[in-house]
Amino acid sequence: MSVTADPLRVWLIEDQAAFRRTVARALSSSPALECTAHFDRCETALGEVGRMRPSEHPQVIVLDIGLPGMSGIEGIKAFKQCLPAVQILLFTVFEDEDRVLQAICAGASGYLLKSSPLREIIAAVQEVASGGASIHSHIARRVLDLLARLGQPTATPQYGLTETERDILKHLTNGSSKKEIASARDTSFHTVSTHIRNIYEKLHVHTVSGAVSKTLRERLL
Amino acid sequence: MSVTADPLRVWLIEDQAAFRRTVARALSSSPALECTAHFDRCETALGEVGRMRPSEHPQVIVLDIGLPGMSGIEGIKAFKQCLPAVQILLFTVFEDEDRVLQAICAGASGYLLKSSPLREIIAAVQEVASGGASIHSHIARRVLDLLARLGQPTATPQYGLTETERDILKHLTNGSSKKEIASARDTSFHTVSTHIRNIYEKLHVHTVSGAVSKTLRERLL
DNA sequence: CATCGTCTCGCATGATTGTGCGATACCGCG
DNA sequence: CGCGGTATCGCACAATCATGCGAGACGATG
Repeated sequence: MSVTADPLRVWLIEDQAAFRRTVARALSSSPALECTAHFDRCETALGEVGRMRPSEHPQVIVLDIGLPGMSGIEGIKAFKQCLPAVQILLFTVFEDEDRVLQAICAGASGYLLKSSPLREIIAAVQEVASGGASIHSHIARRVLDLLARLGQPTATPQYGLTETERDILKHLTNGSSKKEIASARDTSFHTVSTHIRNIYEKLHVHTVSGAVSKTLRERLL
Repeated sequence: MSVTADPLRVWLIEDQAAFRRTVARALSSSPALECTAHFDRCETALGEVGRMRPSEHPQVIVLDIGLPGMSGIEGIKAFKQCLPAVQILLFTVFEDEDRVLQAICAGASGYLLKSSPLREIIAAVQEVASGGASIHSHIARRVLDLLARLGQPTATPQYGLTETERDILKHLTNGSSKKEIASARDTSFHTVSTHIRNIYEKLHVHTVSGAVSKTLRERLL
């Protein structure tokens, strides 16, 4: 690879101004990269895309997943639409696995911890630009598990859900209320309530909609 | 984490005898690992599983993907069946992406190049045992792309849903409450309530779970 | 037999929903 | 200029839900 190649054009979208400037400077400090613009929200960046020549379009976008206004997930889809060749790197804090998974399904090519050392961030941008992916190993694992489940419809018990819990979950995904479930299973309302409570804990959600959503998205039943 | 914890029991399955012994020795050289057995083919290893106490079962299997007899892919399925908790690391040469993808769909948790330094192999085993995954970035990228393709559905039936309604539905499928949606959209709680009410009518449901379920099942978004 | 996980049931309270019944305002269209 | 569709906002009340706390019964497992 030539050392005189044009540097990669990178955009950074991150709402915390101080942090954004730090990272932008770090990116540009690498001779192989140039942070040609940075924004505090997707909307601004998307508006800018239309105003510039294609030769100025970014090749990589580093995108905070937790932005005000348009979410990172929607942002990915929007960018992918107007810049089909762009590579998108997520920028996020730890413990946000579900959103990261959704983002990956939306087309992100990598995942970066905000707490990463700057040199790792630079390395990740280059990795992604060269056709690789940059993912934290625990996220990678969840991606693999998800894929394994999609690849093999074989019902694998997930999240340690009990038979009873799965049955109740099934009712929930049909839109039933606790009361209806109790009568369908011929048990007490309180019992159903307890089971749902345990389901919430195992699935890390705290609403019916969250449980239903996770169940259907991850093919838990 | 204790330094006196029992070492991880690792099996190695690889048909090239010299290389197998080298790697086995390297694995056991780490105090955290112990290569308790190594085989030249899956069949032998599978037979051994039945003959031993569960406490001697391996926690991680490092498996060559290109084996004589039973293929690595079949091997993964067989091991996963008789040792549900086992973690499987693929061991392979470069340029074998398609088979690696198949293997991942079969349940492998990681991927290792035979040309990797021994210290990386040890690290990968530990990574996988602790719930992570170990994947080369180019494989990771193909996995991500595959997932993105699966995640992107097709043209869909609508129910005459408005743009606003679809947006609110999206929030609902993320498990958000009305209050959260209102603040995310920067509007009144009552407005959100009204929209949801209209969504219910259009989708013929009367609970959040019903709406979420219908949305995800029929790929409404 | 002691412990653990599961299923069962209960109560109480505050938060959230579902729904009926309004109202104002903007916009496109005939 | 009316009219329909959409988006906005409001109130009120019953139903439902989320969650903390507690507890008895049963089977499996060590």
